[in-house]
Amino acid sequence: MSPTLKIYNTLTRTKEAFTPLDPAQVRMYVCGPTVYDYAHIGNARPLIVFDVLYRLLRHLYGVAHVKYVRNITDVDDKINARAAERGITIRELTEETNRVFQNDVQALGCLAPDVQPRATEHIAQMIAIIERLIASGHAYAADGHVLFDVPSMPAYGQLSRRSLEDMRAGARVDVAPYKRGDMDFVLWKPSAANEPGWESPWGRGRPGWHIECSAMSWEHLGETFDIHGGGIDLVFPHHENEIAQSCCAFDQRVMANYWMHNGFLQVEGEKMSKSLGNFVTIHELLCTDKFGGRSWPGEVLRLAMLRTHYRQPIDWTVKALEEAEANLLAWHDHADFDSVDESEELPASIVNALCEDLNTAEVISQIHALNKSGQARALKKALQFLGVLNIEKFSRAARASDLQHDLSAETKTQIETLIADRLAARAAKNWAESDRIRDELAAMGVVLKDNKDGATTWELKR
RNA sequence: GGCCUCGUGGCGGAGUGGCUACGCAGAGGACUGCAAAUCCUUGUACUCCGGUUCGAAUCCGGACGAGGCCUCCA
Repeated sequence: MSPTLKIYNTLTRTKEAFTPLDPAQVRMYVCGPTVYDYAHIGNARPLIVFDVLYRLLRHLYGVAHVKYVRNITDVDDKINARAAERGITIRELTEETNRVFQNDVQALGCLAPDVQPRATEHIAQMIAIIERLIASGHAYAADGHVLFDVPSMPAYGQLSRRSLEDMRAGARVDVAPYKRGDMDFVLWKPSAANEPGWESPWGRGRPGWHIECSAMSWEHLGETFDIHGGGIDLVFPHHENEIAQSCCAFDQRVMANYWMHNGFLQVEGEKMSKSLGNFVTIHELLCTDKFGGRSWPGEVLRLAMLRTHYRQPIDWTVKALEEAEANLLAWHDHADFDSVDESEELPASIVNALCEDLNTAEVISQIHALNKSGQARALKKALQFLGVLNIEKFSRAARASDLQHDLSAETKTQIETLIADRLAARAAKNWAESDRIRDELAAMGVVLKDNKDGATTWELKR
């Protein structure tokens, strides 16, 4: 008997038992990247968090009974600006950025979503939604634009819990003259000749920011679905406006039943920003030594991310990555990689922890417990499930050969000769000579281990 | 100004009314010629002030502090 999944719902600000609309097809939508630049480490958080949720849902409801949609937004004014700046076409920019993004998420151990729809392939659905909104009196065309009429929706502001009055009081932006209400937002806008555009009933134009998610979730998940996820900064205005568009277009009370939002990320105690120089992309962490003077395996980034509950703010530090790596190394030393018993159950302690609103910190604690109590097969299963198992990289044998791989044959011979000399000295109980050789090797970065069986193994110190 | 989070031991980080996780670092021990690695044991905490309660880190009120959103930034 599976435990009940409980998730914190931003809509109600409480932890609720999860009940899918259709257990035969649990449906989840997560806001994906706008492909104008490489994804940064803050972008990695929702990717990892909702991947864990996807894995859990598949475990609870069956692999064939979960549909996970994560979009690619490939039409946006930031894209246009960046392409112009770099002197390449929009298509070149979005293709290149998407390619890197796909490599990044894979390295982070994320399963591919069931569908990764692209905004540019859903223009027809966007137009259809806009037409419905106009027909039902929730939108109006003005000056080449189509705008959503916010006051036409009494429930507007439900998700972010702000009233129209509050927002007006805090407004500090100029209101475009063609807007009826100052909170009305753009569904469609006209494109100049040099801007990407599509023919529409309102002339050649392009979609506003929020409409693509309403269109893609509708196409792939239906008018209403179970879970909608994203970063907490998307609550307002993005998700609030998605709700307005979808609920009014389809005359539904809700767009998604459960809204989940991950907390923000800081880098070494400071907000990540280009001006502070602490802006770091996933690609840089994986492939360069920009952060902490070395590159980091995706599994380390993933585990470091999961140490903190997804709704808490997280401070991204070198120390946290080092600790995550130390944990992974220790676990891989003890996991039973040879077990091929697929019937091995995922330990209940892991499932139970995840069912408590994705308590991944508790999961990690339970993995430590499995490790300590010597449950090597359950340990492997848990690591695999969490997406941090990498035998080729973290197993003891792999590490030794990997680190030695770069050395010249000459150096290797030298090291082995010294070790043999030391073994001879030890056999003769010449401790002074033995320690001298060990120090000499240490100076070369070689760490010796005299194992119980009398053999001496060595590793390179990082 | 409005709305919303959050304040736990040296550090990271769970926990939502009684039983004081877990990891890293530290300390002690085992093993070792000595080490390293490994294993075992272990100390230290709930921002402050009121209130509710037999009992509060956990609930309520207030203060102070930190962060986020209200500007197409996850």
